[in-house]
Amino acid sequence: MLSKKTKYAFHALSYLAENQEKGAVLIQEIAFSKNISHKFLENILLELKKAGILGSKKGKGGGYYLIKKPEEITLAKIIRLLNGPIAWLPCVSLNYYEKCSDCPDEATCNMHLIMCQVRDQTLAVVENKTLADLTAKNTDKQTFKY
Amino acid sequence: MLSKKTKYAFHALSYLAENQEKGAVLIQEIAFSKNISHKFLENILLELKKAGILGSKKGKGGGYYLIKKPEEITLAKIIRLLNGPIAWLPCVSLNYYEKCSDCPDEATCNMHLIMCQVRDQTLAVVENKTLADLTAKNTDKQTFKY
DNA sequence: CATAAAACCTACAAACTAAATAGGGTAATA
DNA sequence: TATTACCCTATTTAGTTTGTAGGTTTTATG
Repeated sequence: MLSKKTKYAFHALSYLAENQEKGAVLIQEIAFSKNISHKFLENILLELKKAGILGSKKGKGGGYYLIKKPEEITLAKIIRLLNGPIAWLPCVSLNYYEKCSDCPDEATCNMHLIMCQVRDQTLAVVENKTLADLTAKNTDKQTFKY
Repeated sequence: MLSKKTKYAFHALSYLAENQEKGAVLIQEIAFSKNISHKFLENILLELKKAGILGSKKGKGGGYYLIKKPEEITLAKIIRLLNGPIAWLPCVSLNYYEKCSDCPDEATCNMHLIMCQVRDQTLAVVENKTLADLTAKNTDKQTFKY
């Protein structure tokens, strides 16, 4: 299941995508609008900034804003950043790889093979869906990739 | 990520599948062979029994055994039982459905739609893979469904 | 320059979940 | 009838997620 943090990130990013013309938007405004704890959201936006997805401006009139087009921000990137690995096993993760302690040989491990398939099927969706797909008002605008 | 409980379940089931000719197998034997805490494994096997996957025999010479063919036990069933929902959002879960608190309307929610796709892609793998695929010694025996 | 407003940073507390342990109860069988 | 091993409940331990607190730095502006 996706964590609250991840869901909050999607909500916040959607808000920023839908209000790009405003320029910098206050944490406060997003938090109130999406019903998220101000301080908790602060941490999330900071992470998104460090990951190069958001920009920020300090001081009066400051706030956060997108520094990429919504079409360039994949769901996979957000999920990996805030939710952690997409794969079901560490030995199958592309971004958080770790050797499985209980598996002697990945090459011949049947579980490994199957979990690779699960990972690839999942990625086929989330690597090809972007923030733009989340904010599209009509299903017509959705880009079905498969 | 799959929980330890889930991985233990797969290990135990594999052991039982590979030792079907033995009849009832001691918890102790599985725990030792797969390096799992005896008591923890006891709980897991009990859950699998209640779910109709395992049978048991009490008293001397007792133990656990499969009551279905390995080909009839899907990975999806085991994962749902021990790991919980396969879906990434409660509003998209087939077996653990719950309305999302922050979503006003599933029918028009873009996230809902995308998460359905993720779920279906995942299920396409784990509903069609069984315990038999886990214990197959050669990759030749694997049944590739896509 | 002074001030207010806002992001930034560090640390911690509370709540929840997963993992493991303990100890006994109950049923079957040699 | 004693032994063996499943069955059940509760508790502890550890780890993660979620949320809170307070201070620091930057910047626009009067």
